[in-house]
Parts: sequence; C-alpha cells; structure tokens
Amino acid sequence: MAISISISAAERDTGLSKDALRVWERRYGFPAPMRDSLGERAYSLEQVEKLRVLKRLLDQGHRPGKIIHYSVQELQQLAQESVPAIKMAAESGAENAELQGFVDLCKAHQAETLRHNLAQSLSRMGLERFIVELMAPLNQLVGEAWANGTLQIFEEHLYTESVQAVLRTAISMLQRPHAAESIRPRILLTTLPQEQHGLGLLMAEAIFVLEGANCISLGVQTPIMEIVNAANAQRADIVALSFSQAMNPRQVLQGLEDLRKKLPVTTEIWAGGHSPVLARRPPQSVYVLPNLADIHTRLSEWHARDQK
Amino acid sequence: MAISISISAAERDTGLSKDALRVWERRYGFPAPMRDSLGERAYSLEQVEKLRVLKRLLDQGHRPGKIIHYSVQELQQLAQESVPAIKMAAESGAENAELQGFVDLCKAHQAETLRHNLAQSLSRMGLERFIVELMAPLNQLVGEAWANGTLQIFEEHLYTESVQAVLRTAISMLQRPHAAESIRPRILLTTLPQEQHGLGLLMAEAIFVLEGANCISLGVQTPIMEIVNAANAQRADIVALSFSQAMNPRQVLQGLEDLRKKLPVTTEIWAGGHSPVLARRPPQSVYVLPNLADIHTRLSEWHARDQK
DNA sequence: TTTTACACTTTGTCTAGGACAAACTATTGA
DNA sequence: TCAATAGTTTGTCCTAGACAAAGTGTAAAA
Repeated sequence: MAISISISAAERDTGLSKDALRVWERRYGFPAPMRDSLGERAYSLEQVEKLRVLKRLLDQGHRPGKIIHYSVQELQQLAQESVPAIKMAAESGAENAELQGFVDLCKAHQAETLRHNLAQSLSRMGLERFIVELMAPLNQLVGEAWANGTLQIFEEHLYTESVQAVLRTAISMLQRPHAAESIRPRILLTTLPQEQHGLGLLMAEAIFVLEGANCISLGVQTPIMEIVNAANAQRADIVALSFSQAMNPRQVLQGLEDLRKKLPVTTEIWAGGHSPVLARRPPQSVYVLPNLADIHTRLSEWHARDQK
Repeated sequence: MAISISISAAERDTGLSKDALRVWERRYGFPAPMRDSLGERAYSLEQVEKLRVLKRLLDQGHRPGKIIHYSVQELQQLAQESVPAIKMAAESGAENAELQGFVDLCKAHQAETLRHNLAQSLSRMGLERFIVELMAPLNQLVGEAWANGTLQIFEEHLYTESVQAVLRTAISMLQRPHAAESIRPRILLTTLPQEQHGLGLLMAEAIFVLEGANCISLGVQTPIMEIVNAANAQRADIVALSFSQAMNPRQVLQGLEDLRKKLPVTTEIWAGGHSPVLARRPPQSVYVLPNLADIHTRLSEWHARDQK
C-alpha cells in the first residue's frame, strides 16, 4: 500500500530522463524500483527523494558513479559542503540573519507576510540593491535549502510566486507608458526551451529597465528559431538569456552556438545565470555575465561601442 | 545545409514524446526524418511544423491514424472548423473586432501598446468583465491563431507576458495587505506537474480575489504530494486546479483521483479549464467549473454549505 | 428507436539490451 | 609544470516486441 510512482512520473519529479534512470539501474543497481503487476518500474518516494538530491549534485559537477551509493544523509552533507557561496553568507552574520528570516517565513507558509516584507525591503533598499544584495543570495539560499530537504517543494513554489509578484509590480511601475521606439539598446529577454526557471530572467529585466534599456521579455522556454524571429522583428540590439544550474551543459553550449549562427552579427548575445559551463568553458562570441552586477558595466561598454 | 533537429528537440518543440514519434514512424510512415551520420533521426522544420499542428488536433480529440497523412493546409483547415467558439465569436461583429485588434497588436509586435490597451480595457470594464468577456475569448482566439500558424510562437509568448503583467498588477492591488487568517474560503491555486500553462490559473486567482476569497497560489507544476502538503499546511478549504487543452487526459483523471484520495475529505477540489475530459467524463468527487463565470455561483454554494 | 454488452482496432508507453560520441580522468613525455 | 595521449565514464540514441486503456462498431435487449 506504500505510495510509488511510474517511470514517467519519476522523470518529471527528478529531472532525470527515463533513459538515464534505466541505465543507472542496469549499471549501478540504483535505483532498483519495485515492479507492478505489469512488470513496470514503480519508484518509492524514498528513491525519488534520493534521486532528486543526486540530480542536484550532478548539476554541481559531481559524477554519478562516485556518489550513487551514498546514503541520502551523506549526499545532503556533500551538497552543503560544495556550495561556498552559502558558507560565505553564513559568516557575514547580520545580513545572513535577514536572509534566514525570509527562508523562515517560507517554512512557516506565511505567503502574505513574506510578500509584504519583501516589498518593504524593496522600498528601503531600492530596486537595484534589493536584487543584487538580497534576491540573488536569497535565491541561492533557497535553492540550497531545497536540495537539503530543509525546504519542501511547495514552500519553494510559494517563495517563487511571492518574489515574482513583488518583482513584476516593481518592473511594471518602472516601464515607460509609451516607450519610444528609438530608445536603445533594445533588449530581448528569454530562456532556451529547456530552461523553465524565470526568476533570474525577471531580476535581469528589472536591472535592465532600471538602466534605461528598452526591454521586451518573451518569458521562458522560447524555441531557438523563435528567438531569432523575435530578435529580427524587434530589431533587438541584445538577446539576453538566463540559465539555471539545472540546465544540461551540452544544451547550453549547443543552444548558444546555434543562436549565434542564426542571429545577425549586429545582435549581441548576453548569457547570465548559474550554469557551471558558462564559467568553465565560456563560449566565444557570446558575452557571459557571471552576475547581475555586471549588467551595469556591460551596458556602459555597449553604449561606448554604439557611439563608434 | 537545411536546418534539422534531433528527436529530443522535436519532443520539446512538438510536445509529442520520443516514443510516440518513433512508433508513428514505424506504423504510419510519418514523420520519416532524415538520418545524420550516426544514424540518428534529424527532423526537418516542415515536419516539426506539421507535428505541431497534429498535436493540437489530437488535443482536440482527433485521432492520429485518421489525419496523419493530411497536408499541413488540410490540417489547418480542420483545426479551424473544429472550434465552434471561434466561429461564434466571428459572428458577433463588434466584439470580435476588438479582440482581433489585440491579436493584430501581437502580430505587429507592439508589446508596449498591447499592454497599455489591455490595461485600458481593464480600467474601463472592471476586472471581472475584463477577464470573463475579454481575456477568456481572447485566449481562445490566440490559441487558435497559433495552431493555424497565423501567429508565431514568439508572438504568443509576447501575448502571454503582456497579459500576465497586467493581471498580476491587478491582483496585487486587490490583495489585502495583511489578510486575516480567518477569512474563508482559503483557496490553494496551482496546476498538476504536467501542466505548464499559468494564464488560466492567474485569471481564476483574480476572480477568486475579487470575490473576497483568501488565495494562495503555488504557480504551475506542483507535484501531487506537495499539493497535499501545502493544502494541509495552509488548512485550505478548496484546492483549485487549472487545465489546458494540451494536457494528457489520462493524467488529468489520474491526478485528480490521486489528489482526492490523499486530501482530507473536508478539502474540496475544484477543476477548471479547457481539458476535454473534464467536460466529457467529469470525475466524481471533484467540482468541475466549465468556465470562469461559474466561480461566482460555486462560491455562493460553498458559503451556504459552510453555514451548515 | 434507444440503450447496453461485447468484440475489435487504435494508440501510447513500457520493456530490454546494444552502440557510440562526448566528457571526464589518469598517465605519459617534454 | 604543462600538454598530449590513452582509458573510463556517462547520457542518449537505436530497434523491436508487448500490452492496457481508450475509442469504434456491431448485435442483442429494452
């Protein structure tokens, strides 16, 4: 009577492909799901939980063969050790306490209060500092807490919704009622089809709008050909893309390369976010922005280039 | 030198599983992709385009074996014929002209103007009429135009982003600064993990908030166990779920059934949206709301039940 | 004529194990 | 210490068979 789920549900809930799940079972003996009356795999919730933690560690650069036989506890510890950003944050006491306060609100399911406090911090700090100094590290902390199992998935959803509400309100208040066509740079924001995390994109949009750029966001998951069509239709100067850790490195590089080939040379590509490949093997012909604060400098450079 | 894409890219861009793509090729001879130097399938853009139209028709209840050998033109015509809602709209001249105006703005890529005009209509009509009389049919029209190929994908993204911005602003202005815990019903809004369309959810949220309900949205794609956890943590009276046409009917019913089993009996499940199964084989023990206007009546009924 | 029951057909997803390139690691030689 | 080479690991693709669930059609009963 224990709850178990099919392979396609496991694929959905863990982010690991069916093929990967089957080949791991063959090679490493984990996961070794039960079989239902039809001989089909039935994964237990414990297995799914462990798979989720494994996925997170793979995204951080670990290799399955080395870590697959660790217990969930060992894996969670490994996850904690391997994120220096959090340890850093943990040391700068006061600031960290504030961040932790927001995480605690998530855990207490106080969506209203969370939203209210975020909005308050926003007014106090101003949008730019709010994003760079609060949202960015907070996102990290939340992602980390989620990987540890400290934060449940629905609590993370609650967080994402609240942040989104606050950010979107801020952006819509900043946007010009009737933006002149001529204002430049014209920036097209979106993510590749595999990437469904939209928070990074929203933060980038806010910073761009603050800097006076002309932003058009397509939301997440736009097919490459459509990004090209949109960039041409909008005569975009820059296509800005956001990547999360969870994205397949191969697809990141392949996608950027494809896009570069199909976009006019006059359109720049700016890539931001926490995909490890961007730092490790930054692709030529694409501008990589390791963090949001770089947007300011890069925009100045763009204006300088544009003058010429 | 013609552009072609891998099977996993085709899966992404069409919404058809790899397995389905392979088995169609085996059974019907379509799609019959080229093979690259490694013997792997390479789908042409034309094939992907046809597959997309096919997917849309399957979602409307057509069967692959009957329609797979039609040309793209024939399929598009079929798509147009089989949506009575649009034909109806096409007949009520004046209103239709207004809707068409919005679609035209999408086609002209005037995101700013689109957003502005939507906001204007919103102020003029009030939120409830705006959603029920404008957004709902407009969504239909846009979905239809997309299936026809009249509207490009990125134009549809532009539409979604604009609507979302307008709706979210409206909702955040309505929400109580500090909602009393005691206000009821407490409604948890989200979609099942397979469902990534969030517009319907947002429209429902707006109506609920207007009606004075206590809304907590988890955004899209929440795993079933997490919906249960969230509903318990929030002591939700109602779990409201939104479904689009594109969702697999089997998973809709299975998901609703699972959820019903795991939620406390005191928590009601309300299902809305355009999934054909909801109309054809409405599941017991779940309240089906065929359209947004029903929310009002159903809420009155809820309050009556609650009195007792 | 409409409804119910049963058989037949269609369709999507699962199964298995083999193959291979790309990414990563270790070892060698300069 | 670094660069090139050889070996290992890993994910995704391949084929082809199986089966239940959903849909369709036909015949008997109401």
